[in-house]
Amino acid sequence: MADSRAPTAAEATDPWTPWAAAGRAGLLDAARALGVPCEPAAVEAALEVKAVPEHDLAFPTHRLAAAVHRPAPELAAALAGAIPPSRTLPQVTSEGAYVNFRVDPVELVRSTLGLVLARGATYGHGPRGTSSVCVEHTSANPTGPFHIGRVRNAIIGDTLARALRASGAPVTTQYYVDDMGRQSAMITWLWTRPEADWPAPVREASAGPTERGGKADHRRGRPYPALSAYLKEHPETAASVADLVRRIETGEAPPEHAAIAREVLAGMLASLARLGIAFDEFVWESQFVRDGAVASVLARLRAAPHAVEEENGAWAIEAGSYGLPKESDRVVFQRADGTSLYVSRDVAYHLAKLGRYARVVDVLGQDHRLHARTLEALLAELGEPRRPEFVLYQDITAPQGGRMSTRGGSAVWLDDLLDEAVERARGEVLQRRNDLPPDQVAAIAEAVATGAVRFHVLRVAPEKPVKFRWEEALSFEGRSGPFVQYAYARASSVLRKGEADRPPYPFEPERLADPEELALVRILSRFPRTVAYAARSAHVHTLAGYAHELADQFNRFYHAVPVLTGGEARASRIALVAAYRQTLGNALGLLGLVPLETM
RNA sequence: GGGCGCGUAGCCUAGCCUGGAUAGGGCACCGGGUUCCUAACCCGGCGGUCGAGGGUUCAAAUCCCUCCGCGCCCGCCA
Repeated sequence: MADSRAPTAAEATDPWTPWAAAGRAGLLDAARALGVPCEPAAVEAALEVKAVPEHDLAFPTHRLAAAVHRPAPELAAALAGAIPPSRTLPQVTSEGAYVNFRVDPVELVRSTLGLVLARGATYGHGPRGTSSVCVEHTSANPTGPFHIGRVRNAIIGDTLARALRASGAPVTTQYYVDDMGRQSAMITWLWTRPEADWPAPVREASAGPTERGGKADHRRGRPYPALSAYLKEHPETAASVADLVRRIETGEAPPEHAAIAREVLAGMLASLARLGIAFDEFVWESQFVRDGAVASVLARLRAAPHAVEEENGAWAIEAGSYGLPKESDRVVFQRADGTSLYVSRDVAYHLAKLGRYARVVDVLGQDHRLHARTLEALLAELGEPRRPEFVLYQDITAPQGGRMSTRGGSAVWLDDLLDEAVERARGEVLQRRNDLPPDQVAAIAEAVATGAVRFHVLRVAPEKPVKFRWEEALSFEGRSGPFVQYAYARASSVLRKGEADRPPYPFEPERLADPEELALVRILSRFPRTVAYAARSAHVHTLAGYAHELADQFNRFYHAVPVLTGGEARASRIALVAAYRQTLGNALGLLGLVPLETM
């Protein structure tokens, strides 16, 4: 009697919930009637929501058949025969070893479109939860412009935060700003003295006109590679920088230090803002030194079970038991001079996060894998039972292979990529449209360009290694951001011309019976499951795949079925287009792509 | 050397967690489509020993083992 259950919160968000419940109930009843022992959990796990016309729900009977020593096809046929067709699931058949259910397409259309149009911008979102999540991502040192190798972190992290929010969790995004290390000290070391006093090679490398109107990340970061190279050859200068590092840790940093870091960071954030990426909070590493948290961590670690003092006064944890590589069976957490290391400060940061949030997620390049393990080992050593969750991605490598390096000239600046993308996008717009004012052309070009870049990063699973190639990153066709945005703009145009660009959208579900219409509805119906999976698994690339699949099917529908000249079906088709545009718009929102009304 | 990740058509990629029906897409290439809601589109074709081998299973791209190739990491750096 699945039909008479009270709807749950999930039912109000996922159109498939009632059907899946009915399918499970039917299978369990049939198994009982046939005397086949069958665990509800087993049915729940095996029953698949396929949402394809041939079998909306499918149940493979192989496992069950093996348990009762009967041939699977025979069991499938028996089960299918024992499940009476209902209004909810009017067709139950067996095919080979499968029991297949088909839903009434009219009901599928009715409930899906009804749900999408009723929920609007929240279609696909889960029930509001209270379990807070902190997502830390990007966290690049404020020492110069973003390059492409790093931007994958920001795009994945931002999208994950969006997906988690949609799933119902209260999310806080954090950017951890490293203002304590040698790298930010180098920038301060340079910019707190007159350029005339800079080492000659560094001065020469920074000569010439200021780039990008003096954008701080480019201006302040320009001498960085030259200084880095210079320090390798000149120990006396390196010692001077090292002295600055120590002064920063002991709170004697020059007053300009924080201001310079802030200025560079602002430049970097301006680039990210073009991609729709912003942060709720910035956490400065120095804060944990200032407020005593680091000192407390060091003291607790020195008293920890596996703490050892080295001959020269440094302190370490014997970490062999934590599964770390044999070579690093000791994790040094305090230098001989008593100062802290990055990982110790990171422990203080993570203790603060774990105290404040139910879930702590860190988006990290896989080159930080060992650091993550070390961090876990130190948390364990402190008796902290909770752990952050790590989302690891592979760095994007240079076109000729190898890591993108600022020094080797193989780095591609994010700003250059975006500018090039905008230039190409403008060309594409002007090729098709001569009726738009320049500012609208510019706005479309910017949205298309940033959409292309975001989608290009998001279409691939994070653990996959990616080589940066201009032609691929700037693709506007096929499986791309602009393809999806275009399919949104088309729907917008239809609704505009139909003078139906606002609700309500009355529809008669039985009028939407074309295979292309039903295929579109089926994809719409899967959106809530897709969002939930992306948030749960952190596999945000599945959202990109979904958006492309949805847009692709809309294009097929669009070519096959006239909407505005649809006669009796016109209103219902307009409703379908509206539901589609709503869903795709919601998906674009999760992906961080700008939905364009026209392009 | 050890650890982690990756290997699917000429190129890129989904599916791998949780084994299940004919391995889905895209680019490129070939052939079609616009008196009709935007052709950044659609339709058709071409192209696959799922790195190799073994194992588990009624069933393996998916799980296990071995090997090969590529990338990253193995600091009292961050």
